[in-house]
Amino acid sequence: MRHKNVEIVAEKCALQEILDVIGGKWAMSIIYALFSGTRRFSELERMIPGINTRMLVKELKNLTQNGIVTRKVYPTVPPTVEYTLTPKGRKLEPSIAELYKWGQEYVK
Amino acid sequence: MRHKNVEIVAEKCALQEILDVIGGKWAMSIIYALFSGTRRFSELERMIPGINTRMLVKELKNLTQNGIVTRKVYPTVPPTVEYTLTPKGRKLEPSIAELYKWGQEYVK
DNA sequence: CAGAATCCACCTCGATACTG
DNA sequence: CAGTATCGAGGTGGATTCTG
Repeated sequence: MRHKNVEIVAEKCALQEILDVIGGKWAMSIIYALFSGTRRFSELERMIPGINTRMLVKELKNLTQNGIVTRKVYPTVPPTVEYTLTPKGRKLEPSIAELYKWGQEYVK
Repeated sequence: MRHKNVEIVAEKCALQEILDVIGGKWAMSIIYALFSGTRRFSELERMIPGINTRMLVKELKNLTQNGIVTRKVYPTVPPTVEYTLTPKGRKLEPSIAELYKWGQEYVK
């Protein structure tokens, strides 16, 4: 099973972005929550116990900049903002669902 | 596509361990490298450009403690140490392979 | 060869208070 | 409702040097 020639793995650009997207403490929770459909800011806040406003804002901004979610603002009073996964974001579903399964199988 | 009832997602224990395992800057590279089979410390160091000794040691220790890799020491001079994925570690293969594919598809 | 030991510059995250 | 602003503690990762 050992190879004599050691191939170089992990070209950094791809890895960098993957960790940018799912490496944050709350990122996977948010993406996971959005798998079930479009959500408002306050809905996400309630779906993810333990997160606080600052973290949710920050992570959503990051995910938006990375093209994972879109942010739609309705000019109502009080304001309404909805977050939805982009196609790029939805393509994360299989991997993240698998990771969740893994985590549940091996939780101590 | 909107649900009236907001389900709670992301029970924290599972997520916590997933991020513990793959959230580190070099963790995925190491696991990915070990998909191809057992590797020595120095092999891993060469397979993963940009990593340094301290980080490789630290991450391997973490992965060992999390039951992802096993560490086998041969009492030779100079020392030989081999790292291998456990069954638990190998079960990460589908998710991580998917993530890699995703990263390569969406790299800017 | 396979680490251990230091030192340090960030950076991340949490809590809290405030606003259009 | 959906954020912004501020503060501080702790953690993370990088460079480098040393050792059995």
